[in-house]
Amino acid sequence: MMEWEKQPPQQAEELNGGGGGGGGMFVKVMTDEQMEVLRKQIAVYATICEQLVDLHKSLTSQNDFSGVRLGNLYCDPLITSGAHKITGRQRWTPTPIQLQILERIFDQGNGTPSKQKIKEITTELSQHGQISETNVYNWFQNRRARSKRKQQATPANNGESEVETEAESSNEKKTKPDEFQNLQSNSMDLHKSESILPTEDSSSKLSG
Amino acid sequence: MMEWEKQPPQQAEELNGGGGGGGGMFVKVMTDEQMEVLRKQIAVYATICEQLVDLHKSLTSQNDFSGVRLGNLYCDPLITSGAHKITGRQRWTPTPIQLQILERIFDQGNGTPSKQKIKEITTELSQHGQISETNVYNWFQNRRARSKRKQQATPANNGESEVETEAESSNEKKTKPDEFQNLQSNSMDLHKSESILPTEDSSSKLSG
DNA sequence: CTTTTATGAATGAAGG
DNA sequence: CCTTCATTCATAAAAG
Repeated sequence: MMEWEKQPPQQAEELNGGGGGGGGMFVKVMTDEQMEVLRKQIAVYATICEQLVDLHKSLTSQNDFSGVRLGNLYCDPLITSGAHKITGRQRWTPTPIQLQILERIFDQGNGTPSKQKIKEITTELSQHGQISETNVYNWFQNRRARSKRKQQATPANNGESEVETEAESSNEKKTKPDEFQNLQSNSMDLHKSESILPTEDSSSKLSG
Repeated sequence: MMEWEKQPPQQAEELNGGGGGGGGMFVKVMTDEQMEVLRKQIAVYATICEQLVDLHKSLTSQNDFSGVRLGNLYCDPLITSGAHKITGRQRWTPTPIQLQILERIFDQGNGTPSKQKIKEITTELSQHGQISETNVYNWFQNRRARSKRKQQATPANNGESEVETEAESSNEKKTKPDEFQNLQSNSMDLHKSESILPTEDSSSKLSG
């Protein structure tokens, strides 16, 4: 039993830091050390990205990439140029920008997207890629349904214990993935990690 | 965005074991939402890095930028060392017993597994290993879809059932040449999200 | 260790 | 709105 827990010894290796308490088993919480590891990794990524972006801009000082869209992996010029309806992506895929806007709107007026609003949003998103009102409509419907399912699927709260874990009222997923779109922007603010990874200063705000 | 409270690593191990204790101290667990956010965040960084490194290599093939040398020294050491230790399990894997039960149920009521039925099945399978309703739901969905595809892929050479054109989608992806412009086109294939953040399957131990 | 496969999970779209 | 389907993505497991 517990086949899923049977991990190869390669992956089950102990961390170099000592484990922090030495529980011996994997729990769902992140210890300080794990948090630090995560933070370091993200910091590493941020550093790499900054350096590479800088280098990239230096190299491409003559070639402007602003006109190229990163998120457009499906409708890239390959298909539109010479391709002859080989595969044709039937399914709309929101670009990172569109997704960002959609999530923002979703966060604002939780649910109940008016038909008129749909039109506006569609027009707005049209500036960032091909999209239709149906897409927007479906997206909101799915988003809402998905959020609700997530709620009931993640009760994570323990029985009678009055868990005060999060005083969050909004359970819906507030994922705002910083899409790589900003890569081409000059405001390469790669320190987005602080939005999810609390530092020593920003921590302990809920402590009673 | 919610703030997390820093909690000593010693208390971390008590999270999973505890439960009904109405102590008053609450551990800081990462919810599925948070985990997903983190995972996506890092995946974004990884994607950026991958793209930029690729671009960088393409560009440096003609220009000597040895001075910069931000090619590969950064990623490996930290990532490979500390990443895998956090990763417990990323994907639910049904135990043979669970699989057997699932297949039996699938054979009985082909398709249309009601939500209520899902709960029952989940409870049933919980006796044989960790599992969640989502897992059961996905399993049935995949099972059904796969069966249907199997049939149309291998028509039991029955009667005049004409095998319609199988819209094979084997294209795109790496179709593009090494042109650096493809950097932003379809380099999304890289699966760097495996670095540290597991895909939480929202498994809870609520019973009854 | 690398590549391939099998399959769990995510998501856009359709039906009711 | 809620449920269901179809397609695609990502990853554990298997094959080499």
